[in-house]
Amino acid sequence: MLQGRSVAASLRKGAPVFAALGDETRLRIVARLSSDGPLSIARITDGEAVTRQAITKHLNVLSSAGLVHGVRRGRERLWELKPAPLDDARRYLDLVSARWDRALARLKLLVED
Amino acid sequence: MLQGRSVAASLRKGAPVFAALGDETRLRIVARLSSDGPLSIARITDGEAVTRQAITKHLNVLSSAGLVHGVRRGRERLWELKPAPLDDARRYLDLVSARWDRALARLKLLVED
DNA sequence: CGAAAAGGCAACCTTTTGGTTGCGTGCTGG
DNA sequence: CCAGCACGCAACCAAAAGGTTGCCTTTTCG
Repeated sequence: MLQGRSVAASLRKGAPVFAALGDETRLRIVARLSSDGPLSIARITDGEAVTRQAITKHLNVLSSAGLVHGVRRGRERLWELKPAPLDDARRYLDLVSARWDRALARLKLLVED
Repeated sequence: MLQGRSVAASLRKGAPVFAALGDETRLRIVARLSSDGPLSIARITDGEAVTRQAITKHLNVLSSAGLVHGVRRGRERLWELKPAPLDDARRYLDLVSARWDRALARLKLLVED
């Protein structure tokens, strides 16, 4: 089971992933990539209110968090999701909410004597 | 199935939650609250490197995201997790990674002719 | 070939964020 | 009852984040 060191590891690895997801525009990009597959910067940009350069920055943030990766193809660059870190984030949330559920259960037991 | 409007709603509701989790200190606070139950600000502070006021700010951020809520008890204030938004975040990740898995599957099918 | 499409790079600006220090207030326990 | 603990409020600060504009390079295609 996940205990001790691995929780600490989850924390350091998890924070950048959550931070990357903590922006509406980036969350929307992730959603579009997840439903429409690999997209070029230009295609991601139209549909958004901000500049292409802003989108590029967001993609770089997502990339640094390991959530996404882009590959040059001719004159354009296609970006696609990398699913692994998403799973990590989900696992972290599972871990926390499981522990919280147990804590609640203990508390309930205590209160009910 | 989750489609259209509900995805958009997930995005607007999800971003603040992820943003709140996107900080190592706050993630650590959430972890401690999930394993140790309700804690006072003072108790949260020792074990962390920063000031009590910094911790207070972090708690307010977590509170604004609906992740946590504090209740005054005598001269101290106890903070505890509110599990619901965590579930929302987890559901969002489930949604995205499920869609991504399907997209990958479609792509694979296409490539393998 | 040459215009237009796609994008990289860099400078710059404003707002937010994470943190601090200083001081005031309320509760409590010996 | 009063010393001290736990906390709130406010001002302030440096760095990071989100965004823009301007310009240059590479690639495509009629």
